[in-house]
Amino acid sequence: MTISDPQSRPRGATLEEVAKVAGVSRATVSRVVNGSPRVSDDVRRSVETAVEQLGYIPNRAARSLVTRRSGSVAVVITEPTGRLFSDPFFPRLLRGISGGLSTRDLQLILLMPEGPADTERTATYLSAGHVDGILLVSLHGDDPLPDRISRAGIPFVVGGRPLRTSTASFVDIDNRGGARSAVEHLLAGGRRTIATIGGPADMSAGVDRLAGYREALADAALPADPSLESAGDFTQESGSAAMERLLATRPDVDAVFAASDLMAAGAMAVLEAAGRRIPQDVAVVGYDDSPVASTVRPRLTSVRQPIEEMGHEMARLLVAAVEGSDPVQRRVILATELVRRASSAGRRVP
Amino acid sequence: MTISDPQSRPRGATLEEVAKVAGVSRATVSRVVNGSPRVSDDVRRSVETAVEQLGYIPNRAARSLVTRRSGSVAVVITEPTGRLFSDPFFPRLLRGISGGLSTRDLQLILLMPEGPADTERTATYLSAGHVDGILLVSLHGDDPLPDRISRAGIPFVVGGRPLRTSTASFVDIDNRGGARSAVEHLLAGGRRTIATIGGPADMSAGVDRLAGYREALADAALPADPSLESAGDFTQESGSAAMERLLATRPDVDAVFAASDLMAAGAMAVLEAAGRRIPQDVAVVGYDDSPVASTVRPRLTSVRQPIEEMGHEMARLLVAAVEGSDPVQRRVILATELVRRASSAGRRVP
DNA sequence: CGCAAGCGTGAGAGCGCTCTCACAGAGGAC
DNA sequence: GTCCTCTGTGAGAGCGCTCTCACGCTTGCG
Repeated sequence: MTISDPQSRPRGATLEEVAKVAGVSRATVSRVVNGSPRVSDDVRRSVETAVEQLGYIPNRAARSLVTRRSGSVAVVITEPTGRLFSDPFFPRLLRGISGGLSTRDLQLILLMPEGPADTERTATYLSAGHVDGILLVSLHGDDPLPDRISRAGIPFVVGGRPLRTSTASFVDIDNRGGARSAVEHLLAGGRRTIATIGGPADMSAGVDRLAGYREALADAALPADPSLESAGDFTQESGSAAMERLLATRPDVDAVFAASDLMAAGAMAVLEAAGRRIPQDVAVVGYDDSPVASTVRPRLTSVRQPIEEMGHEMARLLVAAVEGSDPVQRRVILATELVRRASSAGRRVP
Repeated sequence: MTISDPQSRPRGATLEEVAKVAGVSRATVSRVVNGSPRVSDDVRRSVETAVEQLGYIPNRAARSLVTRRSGSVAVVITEPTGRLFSDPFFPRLLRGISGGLSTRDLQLILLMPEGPADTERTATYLSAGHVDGILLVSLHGDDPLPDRISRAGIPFVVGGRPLRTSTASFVDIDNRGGARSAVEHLLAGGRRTIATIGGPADMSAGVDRLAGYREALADAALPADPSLESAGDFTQESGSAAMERLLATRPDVDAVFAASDLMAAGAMAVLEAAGRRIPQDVAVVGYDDSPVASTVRPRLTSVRQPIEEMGHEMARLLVAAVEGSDPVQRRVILATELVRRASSAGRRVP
C-alpha cells in the first residue's frame, strides 16, 4: 500500500484533547460519548461542551480495534447479470437496507463479486471478520457463501428464501401468494387454459411462483398440465422463446402468467406477432410491477412487491442478530399486491 | 453501542503469532505482508509459510489506526427518487465502480441519504475522514456535498459533469455528443421539424443533451425554435405531458428526440393516441438504451451509454487521487453509441 | 587492513480508543 | 466511631499494527 502523506489532511480532535479541555480524564470522556449512566450531570455537560467546541468525532478504527466490532455490515449481491441490469430491484432494495441501517450508525459495505475468483476473495474477506454482519441477496442454489460465513460465525440474513434448508434468518416476498393472486385473477376473468412462464429453477423466486401458479389451478379444480408450463430466466428474450414454445404445443391457451414483467413483455410481442389479441384472446399477467409494465401496450397487470420494505426488514433482522445474542431463526414473509391493468381484462360475459 | 460478546467468534491470528511461528520479529512479518523489498528470500518464504499455516489476515482496524487510511471509499447517491427507481443505471454504475476498486483492496461504502437531516449526517461522516475518498453520483446543482468535502480535504470524483464550475475531477458521458448523434440521425432520415423533450435544467445530463440537440440543428442550418423544446424530469409521465404540450403548439412536428427512454415511451403513447404513426408520421429517438427501448412497439432507437465504463473510470481516477499526491483535475468524457431501431426509420424517399 | 556504505533485521514507541480495576468520598447501619 | 456499600472518577493496560531508529553484518574501495 502506498502511503501518500495522509497527515496533510486536518486531524480531528482526540479523546485526550477533549479530556484536557473538559478538565477530566480520557475514561470519563469515553463514558460520556458512549452514553454511560455513571457520570454526574455537571461533568457530562462540560464534556459535551468540549466535544462540541473541538468538533470531536470518535476514530472508528481505534474503537474497532478494542471493541472487535467494525461498525459495518456487508451487502453481497451475487447476480451474474440478468436481473441486475433489467429492473430497478437492487436500487430499491439497497435504499431499504440503507434506511434500515441508518438509525444504527452501521455502514453499508457493498460487495458485487464478479466471477469465481472474486467470489473467493469476497468469502475470505467476509470470513475474516471485517464486518459485523452480512446481508445475502439473490442467492442461487449452489452459492457457497452461506456455508462459509456461517462456519466463520458471522451473523447473516438472506434476502429471498434460501433453496437449501438452512438455519439462517431470511426475509422473503410472498412469491407463492403473489403468483396465486395473479392466477386467481385470471380465473376470475373467465380464463381456463392458463399457461405460465416460470423463472429459473435454482432460485426460490422461480420455484415459489411456479408453486403458487399450480396451487391456484388446483384450488379451481383444474388439472396440472406440464404442457402449459414453460420456463425462462426472467429476461425478455427468454419470455419470447417460452411463449413460442407454448404456442406451438398449446395454441388453445387463453391466459399467461409470467414470473417477470420482462418475460411478460417478451411473451406479448410473440402473441401479437401470432395475431392474438391481448386481452381478448389471451390475457397476460406479469410480476414485479416494473416500469416496463406501464410502458407496454396494453398495459400489463402485474404483482407489485414491497422491495424497500424487504430491505428495511433485512436490515432490522441483521441489526437484531448483531446486537443481541439471540440466535433464533426468523422468517419474515411480506405480502404482495396485484396491480390490475388492461392486459388481463376479463372476458365479456356474452 | 451494545457489545454482545464478540469474543465468541474465533479470533484470527495476529502478526505476533505469525512472527513467533516464523521465528522472526513482528516488523519483518509486517514487511513481508506489505511487500517490502528489504527482506531476504529465505526469510520471506518462511514468513509466507507461517502466514499460510495460521491463515493470517491483517486486522484492518489496527492498520487503519496507524496508517490513517481507512481502506474504504464512499459512493454517495443523492437521488430523490426518479432515476433511481426507473432504470438500471445505478446497478450498472455500482458494478463498474466495484470492479474498478477490487484490484486495490478498497472497500465500497454505499451512502444513500434520504432527506436533509440524513444528508447532513452523511456530510459529517464524510468530513470526519472515515473514508479515503468519495465518489459523488447524480449531483444536482444545489448539492452542498462537494463544498463540504473539498473543504475537509478528502479526495473525490464526480460522476457526471458538475453544473457549477469546480476543480473536482469528473467522469461524464458525452451527453452533448450523444444528443447530437441522435438528432443528426433524425436529420439524415429526412426529418426537418424535430422537437425535443429535455431533462431537468438542474442536471448536467439535462442541460447537455439539450445543447447537443441545438447544436445539431444549428449545424444543419435549421433555426432554433423554442416552441419545439419541451422539458420533463426523465419519467414517463413527464414525457407524456411534454408531448401533449408539443402537439398542441406544433402539430407539424415530424420527429422527437427525448432525453430518456421513459420520456420517449410516454411520448409514443401520446403520439399513438393522437393518431400519429411511428415512425411514418413522427420519428422518435430516446436516450439510455434501457430495457424499455426494446419493449415498446415500435422498438425505440436510443443512445447507449457506457455506464459500467463510467463507474470503472471513476474508481480509477479516485484511486489515483487517493494514492498519488497528484492534485491535477481530470475530466474524462466517454463516448456514446446510437442504437438504431424501428422508431426512427427514415422516410421513404418517394 | 581500515573505513564507509549498504543491507537485512529487531526493539520499541505509539496510533486513539475501551474497559478493568483501584480509590476517594458520601451515606447508612450498627 | 467502625464498617460496609455505593457512586463517580482516574490510572493504566492493551487491542494489532506500522514505522523509525539502531545495530550487526557484508561489501567495496583506497
